[in-house]
Amino acid sequence: MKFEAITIKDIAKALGLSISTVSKALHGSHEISNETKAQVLAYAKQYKYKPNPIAQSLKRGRSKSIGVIVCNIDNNFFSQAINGIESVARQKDYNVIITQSRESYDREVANSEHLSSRSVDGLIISLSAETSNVDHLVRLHQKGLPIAFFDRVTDAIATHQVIADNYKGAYEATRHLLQQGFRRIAHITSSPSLSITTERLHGYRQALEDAGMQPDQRYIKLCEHGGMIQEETRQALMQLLEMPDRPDAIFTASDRLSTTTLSLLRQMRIDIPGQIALVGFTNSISADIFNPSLTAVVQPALEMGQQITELLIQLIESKRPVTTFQKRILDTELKIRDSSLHLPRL
Amino acid sequence: MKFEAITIKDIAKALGLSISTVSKALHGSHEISNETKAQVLAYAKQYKYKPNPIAQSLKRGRSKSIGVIVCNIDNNFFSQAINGIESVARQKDYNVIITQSRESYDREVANSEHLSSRSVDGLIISLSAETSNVDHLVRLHQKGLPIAFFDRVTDAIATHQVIADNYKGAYEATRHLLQQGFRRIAHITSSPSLSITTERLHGYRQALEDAGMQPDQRYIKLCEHGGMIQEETRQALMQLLEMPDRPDAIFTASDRLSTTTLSLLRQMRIDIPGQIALVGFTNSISADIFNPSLTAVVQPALEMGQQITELLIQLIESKRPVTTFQKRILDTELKIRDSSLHLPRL
DNA sequence: GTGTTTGGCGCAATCGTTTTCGTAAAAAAA
DNA sequence: TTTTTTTACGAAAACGATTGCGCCAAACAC
Repeated sequence: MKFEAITIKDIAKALGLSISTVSKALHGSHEISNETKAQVLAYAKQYKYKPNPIAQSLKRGRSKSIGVIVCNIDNNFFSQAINGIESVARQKDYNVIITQSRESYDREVANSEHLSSRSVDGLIISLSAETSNVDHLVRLHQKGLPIAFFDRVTDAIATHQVIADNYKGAYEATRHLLQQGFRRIAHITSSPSLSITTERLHGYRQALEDAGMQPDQRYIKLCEHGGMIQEETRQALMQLLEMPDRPDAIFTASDRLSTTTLSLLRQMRIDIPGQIALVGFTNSISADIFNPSLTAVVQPALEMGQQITELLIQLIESKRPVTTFQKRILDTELKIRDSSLHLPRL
Repeated sequence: MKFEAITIKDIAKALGLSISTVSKALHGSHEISNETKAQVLAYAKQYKYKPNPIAQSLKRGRSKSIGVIVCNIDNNFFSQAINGIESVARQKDYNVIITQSRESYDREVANSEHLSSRSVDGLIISLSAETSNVDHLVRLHQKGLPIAFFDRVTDAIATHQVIADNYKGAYEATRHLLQQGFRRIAHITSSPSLSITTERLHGYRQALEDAGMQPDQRYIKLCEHGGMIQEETRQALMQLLEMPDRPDAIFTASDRLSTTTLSLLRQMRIDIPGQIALVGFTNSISADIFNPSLTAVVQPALEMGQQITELLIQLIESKRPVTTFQKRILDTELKIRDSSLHLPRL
């Protein structure tokens, strides 16, 4: 079964013209008389001629498609970002091919190679939690493939980046907990190799220090798999809960960590925020119907997707090699809800 | 900036062979001596030769990619389904191009035409809420483009379908509410043109009738935009709440309607399930941390995505025209949580 | 009337691959 | 030795579109 479309050759035959004449007519070349142009255009319109993009890609050496690698699409942050990517790409007539690394280094490598061999014109990437080495991307980049990073970025490749203000987001979240009167504030975060981890960790630490407190390493839990493995998150949480001076608040550093932590605490029948308060990075559209509603650091995911796509397309379409790169840092928003309220002591 | 890869021609030149010999060697043709094959293969491996998929597509007339049109990806049902689609597609070496209709008929038409002109080999579709006419798809199908439907299907095109057992899911949800002692059970659902709407409505009605009750049209609210427009859902809900014999339970028919309804009820400070119980179709991974945790009809989204992709690829790769089609109906699961508990009257 | 310009179009190469067909040399059969 | 078969390879067309170049005829200049 296959899909037969009308080609330039069909038009040429039907009108008794040569293939090149038709092609030029369709492109409005001055070499072709208005008469012939009109004739060709009319015929093309009538039979709904659409140039075969595959043939065009082959000829032009560009496929008008961009590849995207994120860890996961069933996560509101990334699905919103993808909405942004798609909207800009479509508007500029690029196709988007989405792939998921599921936080696995191996899948990220496989996807990047697969996409580049599928001749995407460029790549948009948010690194996987397992990725600490970006040689696979360096290779592609050196061969001339435009790459742009968002969210989880690396400085090992000189290119555009779009991130949220992770430092400030984390700082504000932590300061908010401090202002609410919490003192033993734990932080559950992802793999230390991720840019977002270090930035958020930094914001968290700085807020504590600015409040005259000494960040305590025991209160910081790293989850290498970024919440993809629930057991890992559970253990991190258990370690916190079993401490003699157990935290009175937790700041979680990602969407999945936030929902997983909330879910686990509820399963353990731990009252939030009564026994432990919770603030998390999350773009979940349901954060206000969680139990309790979840105080969240919200990233401008849609805008991030839009901007990184614009930057990538600039890179792709640039005639001359680009040598100066942008690092855009977009503002986050702290949405205060019930999970971080300091209840009066009973 | 462009990405230069090694071609078959480069290999030919380097080894002093002809292009066709190299091609045949790479394909293991019997026409080529083992010696030459080994030489070519070694060279190809060393220089990481990858056939240019665009050239292959042009030659073969197939692009090894499939298009997907869903209303939305930031919705756990669809993102899970896409996970299923991707996993099967990737395993069979197909690319997946995902697009969103956002419940708009116009965008669905535009996307389907764009995808077909981008020479996808086939299309997987879940219809938009606004779509009542599928002529745009009929046209493509008649031209020979393989199409397969999941979730929101149509019988206007003879092809494979994969759906959840919407009738049974709705029946069980309604029966559950009845068993809990609720009597005035309302139903908020999507556009009546959608298959899922009629099937779920049917299950809802039948459950009431089997309990000796007469379905009351006033308790059934249709949202043409399937929850994409919050105001529409709000009005439907308000109409229910303002009825003299206001419902004591609501059964919502889709992911977005469920979360929106829950959110609205909470904003109005209506106690769930005390004043109104709630059961919804949803695949939200956070349903158990909602407030209250949400009793849900869960669809096997991943499996649905996998199965429809297998069926589509069968269609694409079939040598002879396929004349018998499958309609697979997968089981749903009712997850009972707090939102539907009948509390003792105070 | 000869020479030059220009308008309008077609030829053919090209992108990278696949595939049919032809052919030279080597091997086998006569 | 001659004929046939086999082996191993190359030439070329094709997929659909783009584009530089060449060509013919009409229009113009002189």
